[in-house]
Amino acid sequence: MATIKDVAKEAGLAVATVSRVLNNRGYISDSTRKKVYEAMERLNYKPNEISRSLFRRKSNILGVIVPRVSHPFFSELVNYIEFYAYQAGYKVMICNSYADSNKERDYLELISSNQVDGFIAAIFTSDSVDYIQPSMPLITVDTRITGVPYIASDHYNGGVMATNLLIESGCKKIAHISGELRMDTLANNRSKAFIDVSVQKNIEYVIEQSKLSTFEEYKKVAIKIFEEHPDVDGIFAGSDIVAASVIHVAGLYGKSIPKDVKIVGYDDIDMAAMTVPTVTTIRQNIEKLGEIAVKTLLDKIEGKEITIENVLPVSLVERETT
Amino acid sequence: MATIKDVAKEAGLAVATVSRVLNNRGYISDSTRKKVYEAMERLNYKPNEISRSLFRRKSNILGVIVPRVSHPFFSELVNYIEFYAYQAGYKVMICNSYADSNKERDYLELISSNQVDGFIAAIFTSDSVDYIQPSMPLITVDTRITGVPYIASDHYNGGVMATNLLIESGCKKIAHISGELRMDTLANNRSKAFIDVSVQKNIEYVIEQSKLSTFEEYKKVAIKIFEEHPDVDGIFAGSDIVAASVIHVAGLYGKSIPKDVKIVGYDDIDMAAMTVPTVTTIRQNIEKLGEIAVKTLLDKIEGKEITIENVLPVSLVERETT
DNA sequence: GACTGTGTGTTAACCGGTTGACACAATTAT
DNA sequence: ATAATTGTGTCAACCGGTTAACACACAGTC
Repeated sequence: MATIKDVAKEAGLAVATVSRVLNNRGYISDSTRKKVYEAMERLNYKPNEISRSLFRRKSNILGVIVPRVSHPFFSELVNYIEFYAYQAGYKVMICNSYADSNKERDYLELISSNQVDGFIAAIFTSDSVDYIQPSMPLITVDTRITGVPYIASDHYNGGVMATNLLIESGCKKIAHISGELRMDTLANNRSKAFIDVSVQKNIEYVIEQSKLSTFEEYKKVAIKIFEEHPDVDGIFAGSDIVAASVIHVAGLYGKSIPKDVKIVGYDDIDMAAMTVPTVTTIRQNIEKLGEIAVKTLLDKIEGKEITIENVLPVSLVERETT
Repeated sequence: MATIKDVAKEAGLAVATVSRVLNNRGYISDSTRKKVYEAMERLNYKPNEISRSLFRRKSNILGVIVPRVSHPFFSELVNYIEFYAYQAGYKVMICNSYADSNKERDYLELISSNQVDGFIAAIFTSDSVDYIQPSMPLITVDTRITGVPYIASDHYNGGVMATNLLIESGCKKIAHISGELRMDTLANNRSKAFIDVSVQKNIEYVIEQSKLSTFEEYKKVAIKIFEEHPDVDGIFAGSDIVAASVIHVAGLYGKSIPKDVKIVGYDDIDMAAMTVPTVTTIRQNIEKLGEIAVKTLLDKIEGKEITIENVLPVSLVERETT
């Protein structure tokens, strides 16, 4: 690997001059600028970014922590985060936490060890929450920690829209498959809304909890509902994947969708349009979520003033399950 | 941020001693080891990894280049890559290339600039292929470049199994929705196999190409087949997502699955089990792919002998579309 | 002729670690 | 008593860049 010294020698110039060219500072004549570029070309020189990072105390790497990237919602989020980070000259490092607090901690410490300039983090175990301080260059997704900026969709409103749609479509008894309600995540606001609207409109309802899991596990939860509450005629699924599992289970019980049972999903991941029937769902603007997450984090890193709460609107996408 | 000097001062020891403790070398008494750890604790010291990287000429970061992480196959691959990389003490940086050669190049140059120790890269534009040299710490997925190690599923065999299944199930005219065949990727071997088997068994067949795209685009391709070849009774979809689009389009044309038309997908991503009907597919062992990719890359980085060709078996997963 | 702006070189310090060489002391083994 | 082992310190060099300070040369301006 050629170093800046090699380039200086090759170009017949001083190291400082080469560095000036590289960093566009001070006075440089066109002729020496050209000499430097030609020498770099000949030696195939690329500045050692590690060394630059050391000096600048900045790696230009952003970290992203998600439960797992293979989950469609998170993979899309990560996708957009990389997109916007790249535009701003940052790379992105990923972490599947698997909700393991040790792994979350391990990655969060990359901030202290200067490997990353900041984190965008989705879902935290309480251990990690304790570790996080408002001064850290970090923003969360769907998690509210005092003093730490976050981004989230307007899940409460999403829950309201979903529940209202079921009720307005004539459902008499509605069910909701939620996430783990003991976790204090903003995503659970959709479940709060479900309850609030149900109570307010005086409609019979049931809730089943399920942690972030697999399709087969979700099916079990759906089966439980169909077994214990055969009269349920509307289901607000906590995610589109859950909705897909409900579609399957409804088939098992010979229920026709949307005639016998109506279903509303959540997220509007690509898959929502791929099932048969296609799922009516609450759309999160994942691209915008990613964009704002990156922008807010970079602002925080640069010490700018930032808004702590970033709540994005959701929208109803009506398809065939209602 | 505390530095190693601060720790040394706090512990009343020399910097070299602290460094010895940190790196487990030379003789260290239990008492000083303890002093160092306590001082680190008090100062909340984390060694600056950038600095270590500089000295060691090693960042312990692996890069992954995929067309886009939001694609289910790649998100699962990335998921497992991160899993195995973490176990080996490496972090992973991601790149969505969007098949843009400039972006691919940009990331590949992180190797020269020492930001990453190596790359696992899926799909390359020809520009990138020209840039790559066998000496680079890089392995490809589904792409064969002379001298560069690669991993891939046994796509030819996958194509054989899929095609045979359709034929053995009684299909008289089969269609295949392939990727871009002008690209010389190993994934296209499934299409070669489709043709070979069709010719060999003397069965009528058609092929439609489609680049890596969206569900809606795939539907158009499927529609083209149903319009131009209404007598097709078996379809080998190039991926599970394509299979899902075929299911939709079959519905549009009033064809019953698997009675009127049988479908075989490819990949066995989670979604294959979520559609109605569930899709029979050729399963790629994505976890193994990720594991071997990481292992091979690390071996290459460490200068060990490695096998250039890593072809993993695929398997047939029969579900409801056949 | 003094002043200002432009262009380049030299030198040294710094970012935050790691390492080898060497010195010296205290134990322990032979 | 001597040698070997263990434990720690000092010092300097190094990884590959960046930067500030200062010196010097040359051009153009007033």
